[in-house]
Amino acid sequence: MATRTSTRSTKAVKFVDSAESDEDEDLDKSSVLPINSVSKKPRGRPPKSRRSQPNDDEEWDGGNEQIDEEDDEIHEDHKIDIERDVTKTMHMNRSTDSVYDFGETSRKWTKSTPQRNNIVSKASVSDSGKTMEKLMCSYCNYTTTKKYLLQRHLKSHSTERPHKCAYCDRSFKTTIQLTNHVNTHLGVKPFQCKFCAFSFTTSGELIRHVRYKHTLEKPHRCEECGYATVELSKLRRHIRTHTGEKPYACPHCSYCSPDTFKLKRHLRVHTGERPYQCTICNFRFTQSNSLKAHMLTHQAEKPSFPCSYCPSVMARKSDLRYHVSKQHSRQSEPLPCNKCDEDFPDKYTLRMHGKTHKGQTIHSCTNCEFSANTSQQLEDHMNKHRGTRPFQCSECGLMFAARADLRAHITRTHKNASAAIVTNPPTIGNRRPQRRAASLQHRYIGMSSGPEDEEQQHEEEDGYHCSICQRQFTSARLLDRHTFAVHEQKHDVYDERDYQTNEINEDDVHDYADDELEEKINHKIINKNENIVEGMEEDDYDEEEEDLAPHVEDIAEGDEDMEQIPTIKSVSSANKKQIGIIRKSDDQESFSDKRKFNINRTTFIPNEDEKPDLDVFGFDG
DNA sequence: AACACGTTCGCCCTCTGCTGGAAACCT
DNA sequence: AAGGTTTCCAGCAGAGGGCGAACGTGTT
Ligand SMILES: [Zn+2]
Ligand SMILES: [Zn+2]
Ligand SMILES: [Zn+2]
Ligand SMILES: [Zn+2]
Ligand SMILES: [Zn+2]
Repeated sequence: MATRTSTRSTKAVKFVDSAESDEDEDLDKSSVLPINSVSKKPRGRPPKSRRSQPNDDEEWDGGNEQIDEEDDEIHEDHKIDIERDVTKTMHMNRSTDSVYDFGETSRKWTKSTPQRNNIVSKASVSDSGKTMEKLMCSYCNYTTTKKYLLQRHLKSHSTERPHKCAYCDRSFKTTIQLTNHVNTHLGVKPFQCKFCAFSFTTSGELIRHVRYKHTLEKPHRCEECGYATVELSKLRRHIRTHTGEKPYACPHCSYCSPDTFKLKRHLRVHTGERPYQCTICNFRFTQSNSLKAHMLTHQAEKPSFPCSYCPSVMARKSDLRYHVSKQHSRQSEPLPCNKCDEDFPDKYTLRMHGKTHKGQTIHSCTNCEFSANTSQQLEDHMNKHRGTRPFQCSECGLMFAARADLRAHITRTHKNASAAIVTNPPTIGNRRPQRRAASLQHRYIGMSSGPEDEEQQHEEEDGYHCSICQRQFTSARLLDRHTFAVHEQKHDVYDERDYQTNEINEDDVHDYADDELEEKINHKIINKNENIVEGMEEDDYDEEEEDLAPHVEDIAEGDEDMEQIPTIKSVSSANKKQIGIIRKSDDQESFSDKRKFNINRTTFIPNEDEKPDLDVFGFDG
């Protein structure tokens, strides 16, 4: 029996029985997901009635076929005669396996047991003193005083679908349902949003749209953290983040997902499916955002996250955070210089100091302040300025600017192969000719099920594991970064400028980030960011969070939308976080209407229409 | 019957942030 | 030249937004 340990889902709660089994072969076939076919189903509710599932959103419908088939068979045998149900007291001695006997497993019925065997006509006295009949459904606990309502209600227990679609083979219980359905065939969308150009097939869709996009009314609120949402299903999904409930188990590994979307996405690591392809280099990705991030590597203008303490510029927020923690956080022990007896509080200042000890070097670069001990080193360095990569790996074709790097590549990547250094005539402009994406492709050749499959690494005894969350890592460096990223949000950052002996004139403080701005930034974008920041309360500034918003946004050249007042949608996520749109579990207020309005003030032009009014959905009788 | 509207199931998308590992850089 | 460190990038999971469609029920 394979003992599978998951490094990622330690708190996974499995609700799928089959997932408890260690033998994949023994999995209940009805709950096994088809590995290669994540079938595309028609949207909307399926034609057949089905049992309730434990969750309401992102339902995984694999494995329900059986149930549905059973239902159908039984339905054939037990058609309800609605007319008789209503007009007479009915005595149907239905067997316990009747299709109507779905109460016990269905959420809907768990609270009270419906009256089964008859339609009860209770005498009750109405306000007017007139005796009214209280009619009860014999299949559920529905009651009404109106006969026609009960009659209509009984349709919900029936399988009769007299209204057939002329365009497909579906049929419906009511004409309204049919009409709506036919409209989907015809593209008729009678419900037009009065705030925008969208229109919808049903009124419900319009109402929901208006709440999402225009009134921002969110009727469903999490009592635990204040998160609010338009749809109940979204609240239910959200609550799983508190409970840790993960009902959807991967049949191929120990991963468990809280919803079907993540499971479906996860399954790609087993199927090897890569639906997102780069149009420039043809490399494929499993997730859309991986492609999006990749496209930046083809782009000349990349988002930049400049460090506020030194001239370094990172391409990613998390890298900047790591950089700051590594380079600028005060060490527990001062770092001594090994050439003199000075010591320094952080790595960066030590390194800068180290440069002052540099002796005379003969070979210095004319383009920058680099200097080398040998002419060959300088020659390799110059390749960087020229953009040439003369050193090619004979094994995989990867090209390098410096022979040392190729050598390192060979020892790292082709340990056992007989790779050799090939020196190519210098080629110009070959910036990172086949890094990453292209060069990674060979890793998957012949691996039917992708990289993750072989894993379940026999956790080396000498692995590095986090003392806080127990997670294992393959190197000290990765553990280090993990600790910074996950467990140490705050650092004691050493800012050299704070310790200069001379009095510092505010204006003299050099903000490296500003250099970046001056050089690269489109003023429109800056203004946009500034606007948002202006909307913040003083207190909202988190010192540690410094400047984590990218200074160059990933916006196509000549984007016409730039002149517009940014909408919530166009606020970068980093900024959203700063102004509190994104959930903060410790800040209930961020969801209050007051707060919401603050957001509107800085990102939206508030107007009267913001307030939900009675006619907001535009139904005019 | 038509309307209004809440509910439910389902699909897909984006944004975010951490991780693994290789290239690039530095000493 | 070699080895260590930093940066870069793909991989991938968490969380939430938005919509399509059907169903059910009270009201008109
Ligand atoms: Zn149809
Ligand atoms: Zn919550
Ligand atoms: Zn899996
Ligand atoms: Zn590409
Ligand atoms: Zn140079």
